[in-house]
Amino acid sequence: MAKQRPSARRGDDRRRSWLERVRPLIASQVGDPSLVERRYGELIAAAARLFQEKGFDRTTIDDIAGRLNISVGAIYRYVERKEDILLLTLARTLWRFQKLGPPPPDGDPAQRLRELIRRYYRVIAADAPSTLLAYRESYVLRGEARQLTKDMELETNRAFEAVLRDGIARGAFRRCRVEVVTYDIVMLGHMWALKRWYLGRLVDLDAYIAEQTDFILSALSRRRGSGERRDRSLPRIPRRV
Amino acid sequence: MAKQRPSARRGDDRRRSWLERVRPLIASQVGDPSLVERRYGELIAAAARLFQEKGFDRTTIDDIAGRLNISVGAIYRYVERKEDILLLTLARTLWRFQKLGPPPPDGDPAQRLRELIRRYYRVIAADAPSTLLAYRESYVLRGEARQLTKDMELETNRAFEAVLRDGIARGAFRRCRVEVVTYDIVMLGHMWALKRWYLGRLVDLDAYIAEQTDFILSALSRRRGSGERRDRSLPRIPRRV
Amino acid sequence: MAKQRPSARRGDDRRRSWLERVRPLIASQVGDPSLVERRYGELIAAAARLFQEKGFDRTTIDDIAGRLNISVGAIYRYVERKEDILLLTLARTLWRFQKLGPPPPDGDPAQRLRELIRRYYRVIAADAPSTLLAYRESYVLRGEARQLTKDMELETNRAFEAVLRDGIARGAFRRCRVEVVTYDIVMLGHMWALKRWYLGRLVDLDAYIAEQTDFILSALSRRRGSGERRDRSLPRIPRRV
Amino acid sequence: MAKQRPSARRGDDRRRSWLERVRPLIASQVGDPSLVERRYGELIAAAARLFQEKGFDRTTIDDIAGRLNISVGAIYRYVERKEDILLLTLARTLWRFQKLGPPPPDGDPAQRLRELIRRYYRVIAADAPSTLLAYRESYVLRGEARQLTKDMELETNRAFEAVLRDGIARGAFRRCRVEVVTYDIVMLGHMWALKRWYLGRLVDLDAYIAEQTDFILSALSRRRGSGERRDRSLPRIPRRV
DNA sequence: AATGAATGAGCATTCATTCAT
DNA sequence: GATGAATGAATGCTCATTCAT
Repeated sequence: MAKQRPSARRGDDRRRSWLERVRPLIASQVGDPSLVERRYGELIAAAARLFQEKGFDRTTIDDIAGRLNISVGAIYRYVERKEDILLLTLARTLWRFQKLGPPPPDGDPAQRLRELIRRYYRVIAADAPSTLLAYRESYVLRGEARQLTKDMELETNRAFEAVLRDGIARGAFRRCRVEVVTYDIVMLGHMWALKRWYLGRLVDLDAYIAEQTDFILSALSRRRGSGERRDRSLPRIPRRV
Repeated sequence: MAKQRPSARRGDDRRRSWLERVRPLIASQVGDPSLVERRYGELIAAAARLFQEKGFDRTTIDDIAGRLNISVGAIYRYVERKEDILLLTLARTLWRFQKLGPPPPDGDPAQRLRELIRRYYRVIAADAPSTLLAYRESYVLRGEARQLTKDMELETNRAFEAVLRDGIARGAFRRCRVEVVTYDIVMLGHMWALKRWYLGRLVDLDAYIAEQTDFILSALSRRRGSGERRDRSLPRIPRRV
Repeated sequence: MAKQRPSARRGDDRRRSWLERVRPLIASQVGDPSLVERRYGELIAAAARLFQEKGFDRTTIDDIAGRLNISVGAIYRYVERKEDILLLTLARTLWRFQKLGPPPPDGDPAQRLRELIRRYYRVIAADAPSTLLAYRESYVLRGEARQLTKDMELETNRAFEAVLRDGIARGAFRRCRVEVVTYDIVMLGHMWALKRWYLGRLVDLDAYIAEQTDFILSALSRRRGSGERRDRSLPRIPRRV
Repeated sequence: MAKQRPSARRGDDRRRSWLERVRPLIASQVGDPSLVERRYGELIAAAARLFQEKGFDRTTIDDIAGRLNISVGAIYRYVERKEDILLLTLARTLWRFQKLGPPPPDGDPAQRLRELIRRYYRVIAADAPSTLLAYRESYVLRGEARQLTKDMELETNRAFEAVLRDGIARGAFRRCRVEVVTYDIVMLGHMWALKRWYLGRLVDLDAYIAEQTDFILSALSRRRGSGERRDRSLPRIPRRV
């Protein structure tokens, strides 16, 4: 017990904390936590696919129950309403990014960013339909559930933010508004999922990652001469109130 | 035919061609084209708002009829099914980008791109909810209707493509896969609509445009030394089948 | 037009005012008032029977629709929820008492009371199951609807109150707490409906009315000697706060 | 057997006989009678409250189990169906009147009746919601269960019948149809529960009892002259077939 | 004896679409 | 052309009851 491997332990912590984030928002009537976790997994597997194919509103509880060979009543012992299943699905999707693994080893900021982008984009590509689903159906969620998805997205962004700030501090990247550029990088990852109907005909994933990595690193490169706006003092950029 | 006023003609062409694109997909029972056009406009105005607020599936025909002070039966004389109204709405949204106005004046490619970005991003910001709607509800459309929205989006991209290709040809921009970078630029515009819940708290539109313009132009700048990958021969990048 | 008979007019007023009492509580989607009135009548006829037989909660909308040879959707164009049908039913039942006709002619208070009792009890007996229904299912209604049924019941009681007060003022009846005795009379009428499973085996309606009339008039008679409590000053009877 | 303390014995008899009346109608799977009796008591306590608040049909077995901190399965070991719990509840309510205590001491019939009324009305007032419940939900019971509640109500009435008959025989009360007048007295007691929403605002319980006692005794008083209908021969009153 | 997860028929309500007027 | 009442299949959710543990 005393000598658990840190990585295994962290993995465990992470899985647990995913449930911990979601469960308080979903009133389950079933007590046994391991059963609940199993059922959640089954629900996600079945529902994610259906939601992707037909959309949330066009997927019925009967569809989900049928695919799981379970009764509708059984589903409602684990969730209170249909939206809860969507929350489960989206939370699991967003959580994948927490599994990007140990942060890239120290070293050249550009290399660290490259690696982070590669991992992040690969996670997206591994399940593009889920990313699409998140864009399409997030609006269905309200209140705390909606907030949770937003929070989880922003938390994921933090890894990029850290690398960017470090790179800027070390003079490897040009100065920029880090929050915006962070989202640029994230967005260009999501783009693979959002526009795959077009991009997929042009390039494969590796080429896409290479292209976007070039684009991003080039955008961050410090330029000679007038490249970087001299007069720009970040703090003075007007914030919108 | 020869002496129509250019401006009137262009405006007319454009409006007509929007209808021309959409009408063959929508079986209206009403003959009078100007009446149809008027009703389409009313439908779009009412439905767009409702779809944005509640989503397509959660908006009823009664909602739309009620907002228009028209009968449900009347609506069904102009469209065949509910999805047609969505098509109308999305087509109108996508059409806004055709109105970017006269192409930027010849000159420095960077200046032309700057100007194009500025206009494009402003159009998005002028009606962010519609962009959001397009991302959320496009999947509802099937067949030709879905294809039309894709085509219209790609057509809009052409203006960026042209400027990029010109800039590369003239050595102002680094070499890159133009279709991808085009979509990057477009995507970072959509991002203002998609992530405004976050970005809107950080920057205002002008700052956003400035930041992204810097980002994009920096990404396109030719760099000293190894910045541009020497060994890269674009045509050899494997296409995905 | 100018010379409508008063009675006919009053009858008309009354029917209208019944609708006027109920309609503001029921959001109907149908405009045509005469159609609404007709449908309300049909709904009441079908639902009252079903509610009496099986109870409100055990009667389904399908039952009602089936009995009316109407679609469920049609019902929901006239009412917003199932409870509305119950309100309709109870309101109609309570309204029957407004039709007791012109108040008994002036004369001996005992005679007027006798006549009022006779009429009131006959109305109950004419549709005992509805009275039973009111006792059983009123609790289902909430808010304004519940209040309306209470108000209508109390309004009916007023006729008895007036006769009692008049009789007491004229020395024909002993002094008593009029509101309580009023409800006694009303209650002994309801009793015919509530306990008919027992009473119906013992007496017929006329005998019942005769018996109860004797009971009530005897109870109200002024007695010699100690019959009427001398020391009792009505105003001093403690009111419950 | 001979030397049990009277009080203990009576209490025991009564409790036992209540169970004896109900148990044959309820198939319990549990053998131990004292356990069954305890569970019945718990069920009644929990269910009565819930039935009063939400009605029988709107109270779920889960509600009851939850309130008792017992499993639904456990409940179904003591009763066969949900209706059994209602029977239990109503039987207990009706049984309260068996506990009116030793019959009023011999003496003046009016005094005995006064005392009986006082006790009976107090029992009702002590748990008015249960009386309301009986009126509302009795119809749910069918067959023997329904009959049992009717029988128990009529048995309670017997005490009043006896006093009335005695009073009439001794010339203290006027002649009347005893069964009807008995129910009048009972009904005016129930009225406190049924119309408390109105009466409770006018009088307190003691005033109510005083008022009704006056009303009833006055109704039973023999009057001078034509007060009592001479020509009336009770046996000839037509019975309803 | 007790538990509580599972079942699945049942129900209120919605809403796209039709069609008689 | 326009109206709006009617249709009825569809759907989310409930809950009495069962039964394996």
